[in-house]
Formats: sequence, structure tokens, C-alpha cells
Amino acid sequence: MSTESQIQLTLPDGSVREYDAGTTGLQVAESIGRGLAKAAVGIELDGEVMSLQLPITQSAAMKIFTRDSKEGLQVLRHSAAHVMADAVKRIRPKAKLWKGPPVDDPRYGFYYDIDFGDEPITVDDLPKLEELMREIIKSNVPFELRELDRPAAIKLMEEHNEDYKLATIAKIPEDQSLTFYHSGNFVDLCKGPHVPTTAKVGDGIAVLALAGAYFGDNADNKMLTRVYGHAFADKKAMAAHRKNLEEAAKRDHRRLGVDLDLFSTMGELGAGLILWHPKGGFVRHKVEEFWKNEHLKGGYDLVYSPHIAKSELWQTSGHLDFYKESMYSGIDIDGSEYLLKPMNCPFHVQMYKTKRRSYRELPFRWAELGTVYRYENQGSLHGLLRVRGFTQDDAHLFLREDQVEAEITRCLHFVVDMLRAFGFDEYEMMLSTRPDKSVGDDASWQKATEALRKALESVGLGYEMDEGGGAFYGPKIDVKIKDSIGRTWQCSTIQADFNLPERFDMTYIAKDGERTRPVMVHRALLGSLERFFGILVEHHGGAFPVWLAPVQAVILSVGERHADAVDQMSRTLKERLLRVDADTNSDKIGGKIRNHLWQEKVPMVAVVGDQEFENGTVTVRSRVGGDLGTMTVAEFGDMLEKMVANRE
RNA sequence: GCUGCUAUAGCUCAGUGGUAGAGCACCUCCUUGGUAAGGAGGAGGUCCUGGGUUCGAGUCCCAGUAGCAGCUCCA
Repeated sequence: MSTESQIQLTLPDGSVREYDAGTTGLQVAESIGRGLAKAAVGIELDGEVMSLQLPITQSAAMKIFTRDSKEGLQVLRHSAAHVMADAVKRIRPKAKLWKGPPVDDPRYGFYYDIDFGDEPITVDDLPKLEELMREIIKSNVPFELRELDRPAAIKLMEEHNEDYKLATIAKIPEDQSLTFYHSGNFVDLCKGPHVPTTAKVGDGIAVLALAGAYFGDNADNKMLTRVYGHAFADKKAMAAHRKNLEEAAKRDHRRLGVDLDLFSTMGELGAGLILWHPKGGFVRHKVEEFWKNEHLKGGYDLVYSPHIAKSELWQTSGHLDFYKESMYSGIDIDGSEYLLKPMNCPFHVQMYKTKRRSYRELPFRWAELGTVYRYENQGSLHGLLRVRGFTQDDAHLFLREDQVEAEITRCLHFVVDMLRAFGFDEYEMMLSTRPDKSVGDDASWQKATEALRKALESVGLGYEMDEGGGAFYGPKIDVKIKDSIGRTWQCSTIQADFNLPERFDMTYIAKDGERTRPVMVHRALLGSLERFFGILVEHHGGAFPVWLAPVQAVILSVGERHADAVDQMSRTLKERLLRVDADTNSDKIGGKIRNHLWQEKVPMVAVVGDQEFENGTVTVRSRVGGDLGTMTVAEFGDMLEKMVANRE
């Protein structure tokens, strides 16, 4: 590290500027332009984000972040967290701070975990907190960085009674510096970066919610109070964010489940158990029908298995050892204990074992829409997305080693095609590798992981690694889809399994006549029908495409004299297996259109008045396409059929 | 499971310890009309369940159940 008196800063456009060493980022921004200085909240030097107000001592590649950039918002939100903690300490001086980072969450920009001791905070305090934040922001005190030696740092935190910060200091290696950011009387152990002064946090802030969070994110520890807030570049951006959330709430599958009469849950049944109403049930039927047909086309066989089995089966499979706490307790039948199935695999394995298998027969591809039951913590249940009884679109492949790579690649293409058929083009893919606690030899893990990787590369979509995130029995690919507010949920999965073939001593007779262990792959394309349906509802905002819609069209009578014709028309179309209802109520036509097209989210309505009555035609209006003009009933039927065929 | 909050009509929600409310939806009648709410009337309640305090509980307290937000977990 050399000390220079002049430093050279290379800007993103490639231009190089020279400054005195010790010039601050803010001064650099000012030298470039007043507007930039005003909007700037942080800088990056050689890839490291840093506070704007700190002196720059060395030549570097430099970027200046404005308050609306991704990195700038991080700095802004982190600073807002400090301001919020400052506000908290003003109304609860005894509160002890733990940590307050910015977060990448669709609804919250930052939080602060705080131990309120015997003076808890309530939601009624949140407006007061926000008001105090605005005062602190207005007071425009600078964020100042101070580096302290260990004894001084400990002394400072002792003075402030910050037990958790003292614990943090104890964990920081001796050779690492201890930095604090002061803003007025508030001080926090913190690496930064922060905006130069509190005023820079701006007016796009909100204190939003309270929740519990374990100290150290560990369920064995004490629970602290997490205060959530958000911060945007300005008021306008905050307003836009709130508007987005409102729009997202309208797409919430739990809301739409009630409004559109798709499904329900009820206390009398028990938590996490779903009632599929006729309309939701119909969409599920269409999903299942499509799914089954695609599997038959793809060389799969459909199989079925029971919902319960003797505990010995689960003992052999390993589920009783590894997942007992997720399984429902036993049912006594003739003195034997039976358990509800949490997975379908042991059944398929047993099916495999009913006879001697030859290498000539492989691969087997056995698919089942298998309903399983798993205990999930009450607090994790969430509409259709996390439930206790659900139907997996499961399949198990039993393969020779030489078939693994090709079959896995085939599976992944199947995943992508299936998701695309339902309108999903955006998802996250993860490749999860061997965890610490696992079975199987290194070579097998290596091979299977490579097969999965090659499959991912063959579909040409990006993926992330989750090192050590695999199942204990093998590596896997997971596909996650976003819900209406941007939370991701695992749907598709492809998993290699070295455990079950071993445990159940599965074999086939290889070409050389030797008993050989098959490779087993578990895969689900949709994940569970419940979860997938929930996300499907949110994806379409409840407005299903024609091929899935429980009601595809409603024919509306303008006046009383058109009622019989409308009934007749809907009957004609129903005979063509189109899902077309008649509305001959005495409401006005505008009201009927509003009801069906906009409230029930039916894709099409067809109006019949005097003119149509005379000619045997309908005037069609589509939810998405607007006025489609007048056509004969037969033509309307053709149009709907064509849309179904194209899966529109 | 943990922290906090919530539970009143089908839905959204008011309701101060003293006779249960509104809007929408529903039913009936009037209206027969032309592309996002025509009018009038009516019916609809175990105020989640159980216990407690009180002369009296939808309201206050406790427990359970269920839901919401987050944490933990998620084969």
C-alpha cells in the first residue's frame, strides 16, 4: 500500500480524473456535477462500496451510486435502519440493539432486531417511530465513522448497555478493526457504508411492521422483536411501492380463492387441509388431464399407490429415522401400526421389487399424482402454498447408470415445457450438492451432480449453486416460482437417490448376468397440485386462460325476449364440451358484463339482443381482447375450441 | 414450534360493560334494457369454542381452535 499525494480515479465511462489524496467521494461527485452530488449516496472503489463522506486515499476505479440505484438504495436503507434504531432508543431507552441490515425483500427495505426487555413495543408505536425518524432526518446530523481499539469499543458499548453489540465484538477477530457510525447521540457498531448526513435518507421512508425473530437466526435462542421499515429514493417511489403491494394483494390466491369460489380451508377440518370447490376442482382437473397426457406421450406409465402403509415400510425406507417428526402418528390395524404416507417413493420401489428386472426393461418411468401428508409447523402454513395434505405430481425413474444423464436432461426439458404450457417463463433454478449428513459414495455423488449440471446447461437457462443443499440421499435441481408479492416457492424438483435402491436392495440383471443396483431419480414437475394451483391463480390474477377457465364464456340476454335463444345457444355450445353459461337475469347488460367479465373473470362474454336474435349470432367481448365483433354461435364455438387447442 | 396481531352476516368491516349494525352479495317485486353497478322491499347472527370476572360480556381476563405477518423448519 503506497501513500500518494495525488490519486487517479477511473470513472465507469473510462475517463480518469485526478484529485488530492484525501478528497471525499462527495467532493468528487461535486466536482463532476451539482445534481450528481445531490443524488449521490455512496461510492464504490475497486468493487467495494464505501461511504461518500470518507476520504479517498488511493487511486482506484470509482463508481458513484445515486439514491435510486440498487447499491444506492442499500446504503440508503442501511442508513434508514440506523435512523429507525435511533428513534426506537428515544422511546425505549432500555432497548438493546442486535442487528439492522438492509434486506432484499419485496415488502421491506430494512429491519432492526431489538430486545425490548420488559418494555415491549406495539404496532401503536410505529407511527410515532416514523414521526421521530422524520425529525431525525430533518435535523440533518452527519453520519461519522470512528474506529476504536478494542477496550474503547467495549467501554463505549458498555456505556450504551448494548449487550448484543458486546457479543458481536467478542466474535470479531482480534486483528480486525472495530468501526462505529455516529449520528448525533446515536452510535452503532457498524462497517457502513452510510449516507453523509441523516437528511440524505430522505422522505421516502416508512416503519411498517413488527415480528419475532430469533437472536442469531437460531430457533434455540431467545426471540427478539424485528421492526421492519422501508426506504425509497423519494416519496413518489414509496407511493408507487404501496400501489404495487395493493395490486399484488388483489392477486393473492387466498383472496381470489374466496372471491372466485375456488377452494377453502376451515377450522373444523384442521389447519393446512384444502377443500377444492367445483371451480378450483375443474381447473385442477384440466391441469391433471394435461399432465397425464403429456406423461403418456413422454413414455411414462401411470401408477397408483395407497395412502397408508405399515411402519416397517417407513423403517426400511429410512423415513422413520430421518423424518419421523414430519409424519403423522400411527393407525392401528389388526395390531400393526400403519402410517400416513409422507412420500410416494417406497411404494414405487416395492412395485419395482415385485419381480426380477432385466437391464432390457429399463428405464422405468412411473408417474403418480400421489397425495401425501406431512406435519408442517402451524406457523408455516400459508394458503395453498404450504399445506399439510397435498398431491405431488410425482414420478420415479429407475435407470441403468448409462441412462442417467440422458434421462435427467429429458426430465429438465419436461419441467421447462410443462411450466411454459401453464404460462411460466420466469423461475429460479438451483443445483444443490452434497450436504454434510448424507449417504452414498463420493463417486456416485460426483457423477449424479455432473449429470444434473449437464442437464441444466443443456436447457441453456441460468442456475445458482446451493452447495451442501442437497437431500441426504442425493443431489438435486430445484425450480422456484414467484408468488404475487415476489416470494419464491419451490415447485419442480429433480433428485438423484442413492439411498432407497440400497435400503430396499433393488437390483436388475445386467447384460453380464450380474445383479446390479439401478439408479433412482425422483422428480416432480409442478411440485404439488395445491402449491402449483396457488401460484397459477396468482400468476393469472384469477383470470384463467380459456383452456383452463372453469367457465369459458357467458352468453348474456339483453332483454326478456332473448332469454330462450340464449339458453339454447349455451346448450348448443355445452354439447361441444365448451363451458358456456347463460345469463338471462333481468340485470342491465352493463351490470352483467361487469359481473362475468370483471368480477368472475370469465374470459369471454357474448351478448344477444334484437339484432343477434334475428340472425342467430352473438356479439363477443373478450376480457383481454375487448370487442371481437359479431359472429354465429358456431363460429363462436370454433373460436373457443381453437383457443383451447392452442392452450390460450 | 416461537414472537406479535386478529376472529361480529356469504364478503369487506363498524360497534363506548346495558335490546346486533352498514355496504356489497342473496331472495322477492318493479323495471326489458345495447357493453364496468336501474329501483323498492325482504331475509340472513352460536358476535370462533370453552372457562372466568361482573347485577349484566360481542366488548374485560385465561385457555383452546383457526387465520395474518415474520422467525425457525420444509424429504
